[in-house]
Amino acid sequence: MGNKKHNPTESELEILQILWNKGNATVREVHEVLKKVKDTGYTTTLKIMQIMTEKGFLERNTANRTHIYKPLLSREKIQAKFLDKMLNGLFKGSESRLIMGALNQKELSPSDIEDIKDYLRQFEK
Amino acid sequence: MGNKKHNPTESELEILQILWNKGNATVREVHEVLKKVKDTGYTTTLKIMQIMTEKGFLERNTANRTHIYKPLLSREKIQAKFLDKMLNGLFKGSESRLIMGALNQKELSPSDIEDIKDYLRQFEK
DNA sequence: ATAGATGTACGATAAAATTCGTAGCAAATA
DNA sequence: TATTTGCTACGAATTTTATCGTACATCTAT
Repeated sequence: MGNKKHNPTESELEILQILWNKGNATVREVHEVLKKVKDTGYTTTLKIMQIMTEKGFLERNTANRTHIYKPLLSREKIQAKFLDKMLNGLFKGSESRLIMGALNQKELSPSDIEDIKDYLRQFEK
Repeated sequence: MGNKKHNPTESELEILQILWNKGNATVREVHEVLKKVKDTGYTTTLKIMQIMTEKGFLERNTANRTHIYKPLLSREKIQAKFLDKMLNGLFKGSESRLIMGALNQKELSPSDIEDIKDYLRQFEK
């Protein structure tokens, strides 16, 4: 079973994110979310999800007429891969800049800030 | 001048990174760096850089036989785009997890940590 | 001058990704 | 039961990326 290879494409990533949020879903459900943000046809979404299944990115239950898909790639693994790419490519050698960029983009709650400060302490020794 | 559209692909991003580091460079110079990490031919690199120029990602000086390329996309803009994608997609609603992931991947110097802590203070209260 | 290196241009091909129409079936409903 | 609706399968066309070979021009030594 040759999988292993490629990472998800942009379109596949969008679908994965929907599936991660829902846990599992039908093509229709995914497509309903997707089309709000992207002008695309139902069969396109279907096809991509079928291909993702072939690639081993998704698994589906075909017991019923309406198939139910669920992600086989974990959000955490993919997150880590992206993070790695950013740190070793785009942000190479400036982790703190990445972090500050992230801090800047979103409003952090006080508890987020506390979490991060706690977390930082472990690096201080 | 139809540009505006697509973002750089993976391969294009690799080339951009080299150009960002060098400021500007010839195809040969880019290719020398690239081939250390990727098995690819000279004319492939050439072609991609030519296409990037068409797309408006690069600019080149053709005054001399050996053209000199320089990036038109700023590293910062692209960084911001990626960051945005991560925060609004992959890491949606968990900025602090992204930050912790980043903290975890690389060893931070004490001064990095101080910088971040200073930076955090502005968000308090 | 001739040969070899080094450059760009360009076309062709291959390999992915994306998109969608249409067929055929099953289920719901009028 | 007949019709409409909702699914999947599949094939095909398109578009985008990635690779390279080859032609041709220009340098650089011999």
